[in-house]
Amino acid sequence: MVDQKKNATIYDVAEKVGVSLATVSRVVNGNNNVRASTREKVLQAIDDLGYQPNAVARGLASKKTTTIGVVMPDVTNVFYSELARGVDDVAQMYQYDALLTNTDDDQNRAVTAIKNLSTKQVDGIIYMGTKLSSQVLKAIEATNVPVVLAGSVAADEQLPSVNIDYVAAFEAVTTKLINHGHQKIALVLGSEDRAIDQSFRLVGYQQALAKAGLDYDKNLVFAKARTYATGQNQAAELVAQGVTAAVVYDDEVAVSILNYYQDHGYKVPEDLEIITSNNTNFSIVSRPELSSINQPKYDIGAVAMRLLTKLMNGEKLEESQIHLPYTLIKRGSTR
Amino acid sequence: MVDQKKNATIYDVAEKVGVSLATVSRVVNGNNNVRASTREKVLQAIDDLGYQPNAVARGLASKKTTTIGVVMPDVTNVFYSELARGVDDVAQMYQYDALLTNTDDDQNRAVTAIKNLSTKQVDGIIYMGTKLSSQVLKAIEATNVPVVLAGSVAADEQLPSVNIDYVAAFEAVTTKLINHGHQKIALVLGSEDRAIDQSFRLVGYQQALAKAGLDYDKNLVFAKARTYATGQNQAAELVAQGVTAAVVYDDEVAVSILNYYQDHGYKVPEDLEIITSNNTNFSIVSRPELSSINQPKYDIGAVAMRLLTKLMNGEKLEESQIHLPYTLIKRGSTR
DNA sequence: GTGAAAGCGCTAACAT
DNA sequence: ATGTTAGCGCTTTCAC
Repeated sequence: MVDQKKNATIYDVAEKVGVSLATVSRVVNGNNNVRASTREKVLQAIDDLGYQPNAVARGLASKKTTTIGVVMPDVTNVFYSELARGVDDVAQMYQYDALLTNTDDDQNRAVTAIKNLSTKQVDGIIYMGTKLSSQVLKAIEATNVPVVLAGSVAADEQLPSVNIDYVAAFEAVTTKLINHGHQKIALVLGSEDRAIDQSFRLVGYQQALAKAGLDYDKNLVFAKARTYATGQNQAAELVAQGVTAAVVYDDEVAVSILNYYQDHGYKVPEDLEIITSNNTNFSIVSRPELSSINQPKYDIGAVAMRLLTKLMNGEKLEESQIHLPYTLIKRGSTR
Repeated sequence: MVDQKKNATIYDVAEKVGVSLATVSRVVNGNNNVRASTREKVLQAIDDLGYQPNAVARGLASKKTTTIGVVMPDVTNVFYSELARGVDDVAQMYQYDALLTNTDDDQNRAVTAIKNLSTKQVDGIIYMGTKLSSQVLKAIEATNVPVVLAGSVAADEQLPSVNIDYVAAFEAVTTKLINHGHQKIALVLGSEDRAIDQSFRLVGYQQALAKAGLDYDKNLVFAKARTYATGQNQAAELVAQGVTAAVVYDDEVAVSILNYYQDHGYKVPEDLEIITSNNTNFSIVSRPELSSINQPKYDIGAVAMRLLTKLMNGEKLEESQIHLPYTLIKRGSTR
């Protein structure tokens, strides 16, 4: 008793109504060149037969799959999952589905993912990540489909992207700390080779220092932690360097550092002022709560997807490097 | 100067080598019925032309898309995103791609998502969620593709699923609290109508009470919080009821309650012992850290996907209701 | 307004 | 070992 009810095809519908495939296709696709009365009949038959167009066949014939690819480091990271949520919501709004791939920010996996998506004939790709190697760039070009970067920055802004102005944001928070009288301000980054860290966050930090007439000290820049666990070791290094303030690129790492200090008898913000950058729930869970740069994560994803829909429609972008506004949220971890 | 390099087709390759489509198809698909020498030539041509099989055409011809659908409440929720990561990792391992849809646990959206996935001819579906209405069940049946539930429970176990034994886990933690001498133990759930809450968590809680000879008090069961923010209000109710211990279904809500108590001058675990259930990073970020049921979230997703691959291969499952082991992690929020 | 027919790029018998 | 030939289910000219 296997359920063998084969899916009805457009042909079945056409036959039942006594019209041609073309007519059925027209009503399915909302083409107006169909007499109202026959449209009715077709619709009725579609309903009777439970006909659902086969998207694969459609994709083959029309060369549009109404599917996009999302290449991201890790769904498990709240920062990225919020971007993804923004992407998915507007994708659904425009009737696109999203094929999601985790790369752990590994460039080889990203290349594989992009090629694979290309194979599946996605109509466009949203790329998230902190790196963008030349191989990835090459893979992107090879796809021939529009790609927009979300929450990622290519050092050489050639691809459409949506972000906040990381340079300005990091300069702003660093300046705030400088104004509080700090001399040894740590900058905690995620890597020593990613554009977002080196060409943006670090630059903002350095600009603040320069404008205040402070020397840049390489020893105050850290880049060893990406998780709560490794944040503990990173924190120990900050203590060793005797920093009195810190700007941190990631919330989990920031909470880790905050906890480390307090667990070791230091007071926050008295002994350490700390500012984080993603304003995820981690920043309100800690005690004291963490001051943070507030990036419109969801919106970054949403706007990126919106751009992509335009690109997929063949529209030109008036503006392809979009900076969404960020804000600074003051909480207990700073004075 | 538009990049008009049309993608090479299998036909181009065949022509270049001077063989038929079929031969090319064979080497692409690893069919052994090809002389080594011609295989070489074909491979060479594929390389020269940069030929990549069109997965859509393939899907249409073979009726297999090597794509699965993942229907989940919200990627942004760490519990689900970890499940999704497990799913995606084994999916990649088996060369499947995942089409992801957020439903916010809305049954109508779930139905729409399932129908849509069906339209896209996915080979299988992983469903996550706390509810499973009859409409959703109906939509699932209608797809004719295998579906496995991950981290979800249908009250009437008819679909393959992988979970932990929620009843046992909740009974265990409740018993622990009872053994600490508590009389008023709160149970904080996410809903008053979901199977996972009512038919599993609540049942485990009640069993513990019953075995200890304690009366069940409906006023100690709460179900109003799903976020950190709403957790604050929920916490106020716990205080009002004068509970001295609590079992909480979600980490963010648990942290919220923990913080509320401490922010209002109560001591944890002295005035409130609290145990949470997902052991996400939220449980180690708080001070004190939260004792927790430890669910193998990633594994639940991974195993569910593994089951699905079997089902998609037409294999029978020896066991379709899988309970992965859980553990109890003791931290500072309990004595 | 509607139909006929040619593909889209591939797989899968079936021949040879 | 290799080729031929139908489709897969749909869109899309081009006629009428």
